[in-house]
Amino acid sequence: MFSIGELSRRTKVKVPTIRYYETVGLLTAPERTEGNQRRYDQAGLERLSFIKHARDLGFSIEAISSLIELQDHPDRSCQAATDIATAQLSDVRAKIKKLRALEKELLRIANGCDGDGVPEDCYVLASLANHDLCQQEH
Amino acid sequence: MFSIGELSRRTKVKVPTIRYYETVGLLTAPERTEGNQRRYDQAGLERLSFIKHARDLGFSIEAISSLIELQDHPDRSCQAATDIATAQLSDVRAKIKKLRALEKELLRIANGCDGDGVPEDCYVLASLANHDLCQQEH
DNA sequence: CATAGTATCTCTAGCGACTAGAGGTTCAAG
DNA sequence: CTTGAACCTCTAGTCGCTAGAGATACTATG
Repeated sequence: MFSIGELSRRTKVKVPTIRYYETVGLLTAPERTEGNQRRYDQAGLERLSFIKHARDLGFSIEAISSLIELQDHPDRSCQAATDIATAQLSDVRAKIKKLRALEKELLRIANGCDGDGVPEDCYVLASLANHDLCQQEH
Repeated sequence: MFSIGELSRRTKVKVPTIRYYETVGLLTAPERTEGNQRRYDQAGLERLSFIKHARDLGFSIEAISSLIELQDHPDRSCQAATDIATAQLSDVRAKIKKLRALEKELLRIANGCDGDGVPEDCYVLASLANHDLCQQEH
């Protein structure tokens, strides 16, 4: 049995964030001491580690809730969990695609202007003002 | 002179968002009709187009404010604008890098489990529970 | 056993960048 | 002149936390 601070140290999740996860139902309320302080056990540690890992991978709180529900109900198929992970993968890929386009465009914009001259001639500002100068969609 | 709805249609920025930009100082308050409705001119359209384009490229409201200030004060050097664009480029690149690592990991996780079996054996859930299974940092 | 200092508690408010809704007014077409 | 769409302001909600206030509890040392 350990305190919220200890749990925070072990999982690298900040204390207020742990309490936040409890309020939104991601973590079940743990036992309390006489003095009303939270005391966690191994199960609590494992669940928070799971959440942390999933958050690091960009899963939403909602998606994580679904995954936890699947953990807690082993009678349901694994397909649902795979679906969630696959959806997350598509999401990540879509973001990458969009960012790569932005990267190209920003590179062009940032390099077009060598930093000399006054803003009225600045390529950065001109490019932002006029979408037609862009080389691709975004 | 045209209404906020017309401006919205032309720029593809939603009406409440336009009003929001005004409250946070990105757009200067336009003229009003007798009946208190906003009326925009060409200058307003151009400024909003600039903002829209910059937002699409991921610039923050704050960064856009700085860029607009540079537009309005042509006596300042273009270097500042280039710096902002370059910072945005670094930001985008950092995000891409992180997402690519996530993509790899998610691909591994999502493919590890073929969807058969119950959650207690599910590779998705096992991978999320145990960070040690991961192939790289994230 | 007293005290000091850290950790914890709850509660509320704030962040960015909008979005949604209520309840009321104005505009433009017929 | 009436209808209905578009507009107005205001407040509150979204997501995933983060920060702060003010009060209480735990723990280590004298």
